[in-house]
Amino acid sequence: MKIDPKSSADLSAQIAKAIRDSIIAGDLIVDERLPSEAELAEQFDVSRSTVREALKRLAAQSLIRTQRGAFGGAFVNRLSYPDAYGQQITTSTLLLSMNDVSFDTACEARYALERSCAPLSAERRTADHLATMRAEIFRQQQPGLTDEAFCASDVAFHRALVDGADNPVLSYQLAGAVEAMQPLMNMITFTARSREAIVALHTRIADAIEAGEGSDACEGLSQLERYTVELARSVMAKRASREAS
Amino acid sequence: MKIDPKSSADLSAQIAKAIRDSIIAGDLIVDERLPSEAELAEQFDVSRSTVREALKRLAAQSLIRTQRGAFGGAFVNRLSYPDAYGQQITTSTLLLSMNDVSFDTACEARYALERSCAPLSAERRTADHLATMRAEIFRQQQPGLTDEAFCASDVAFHRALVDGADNPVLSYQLAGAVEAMQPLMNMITFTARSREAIVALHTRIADAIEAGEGSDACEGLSQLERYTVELARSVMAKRASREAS
DNA sequence: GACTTTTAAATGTCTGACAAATGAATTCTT
DNA sequence: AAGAATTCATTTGTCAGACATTTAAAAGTC
Repeated sequence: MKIDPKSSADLSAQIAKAIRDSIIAGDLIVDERLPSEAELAEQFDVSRSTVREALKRLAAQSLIRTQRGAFGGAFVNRLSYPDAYGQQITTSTLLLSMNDVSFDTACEARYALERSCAPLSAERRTADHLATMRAEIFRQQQPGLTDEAFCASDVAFHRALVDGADNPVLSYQLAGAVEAMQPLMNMITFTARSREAIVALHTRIADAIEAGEGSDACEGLSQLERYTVELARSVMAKRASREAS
Repeated sequence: MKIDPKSSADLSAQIAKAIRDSIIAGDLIVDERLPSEAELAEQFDVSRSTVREALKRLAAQSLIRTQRGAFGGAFVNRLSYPDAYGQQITTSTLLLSMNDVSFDTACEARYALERSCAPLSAERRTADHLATMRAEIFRQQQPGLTDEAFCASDVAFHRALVDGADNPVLSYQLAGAVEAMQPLMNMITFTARSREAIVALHTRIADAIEAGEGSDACEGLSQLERYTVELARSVMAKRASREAS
């Protein structure tokens, strides 16, 4: 594990990269303890503060965890699904919010990905997944529900659909796509009529999943996508005309 | 922007979280300059080193960039697609390598996601995307190609297919799924016969994309998935029997 | 043997210093 | 006066050393 003394990059960034590469290459395995900060400082011939900055970089990516006290130190972290979910969601959310991605583009991506889960979910979903979907549909019909709560329930519904595919890698990939859409969805005001339409489509999708009809579920998702895009468009138009007046 | 003095978490982690939340909430906008390290240290009532560790955490997530010199400082970074790709790939690769995800599971996720792009790609792909796909198929037929180069070409082929959908959000999501599979794919030895079969399927997929037949491309991808899983299984079996002897 | 105390090792934090970079302001040159 | 060179202030990058805090092992005590 060496760093290039000629490089112009920050030492802490170089050290972080060296350690990160070792982890990715498998030279450092999960739960292995890194040398102490003092030892690393000596190895890389830098000060302890520089080593610490490098370690904080790795900690930010959940690549290591640290523990204080004797026999503590920095340990290679097993990247858990929840950790990966979290980073995926943060990255996706920022990507959407900072790059003026259009609602249509984000929506298209989300529903395309979700359709890829539908056939698997129709085949494998457990009673639990189905029950969650039904429960969220029920919740969505409650009159007092705020728009935010409606959106959150929407996410939970789709989440159950995705998780029904029983493929953790798919669930992880989809987490970003579905959750990152929520801020965009929250900008929409859901009228009683639009909620009714969405609930009807959700019901249709849940029915298809229950019946094991993947292609039917896909069709329902496509209709939901079209309806959502339409809804967003009319909300934007209304907002624009209100601002013009 | 405040931190909780009662929290047991590291100060630098708390400060990083506070700033990160401000960025996500939009209180700090792209290219906005953060206060200098000395000012932040005063604001949060901590030392400069602690602030620096917090900033390094944010830099590791590409949330900020720093510039030295007068009028330098830390600036909120626009999370670019390449940055997001990179993080996505790192995270996905580690997730797969550290959690003994089975080849079948990863493969299923990858091809399910890819099939979600196929119909869009069949509709929208440019001549460029198609040319890339054809060129990679040609490359895959060269006899001297190493297994690694074959895999890399495979990734490039699928990448072109995905990019043909002309949806950057989809491309970003898929980057992780496709690239993270490469280490797993690299474990497979490709015989002349298996390469031939893969090239035939790639050709079929490219033909379908060229003809605008999305469902045909999906069918080709499904066959490719089945073939890949089969191939991996036989390679593993062969390896197991060799080790037993 | 069970409980308490000590101790050593490690990370977390602080202070103060200097190096290096960088753009603005200033001074010098022509 | 215009342009070039220099100075200067500001900010990040790095270093050294100190102390606080946490933690588990080791030693001591009953």
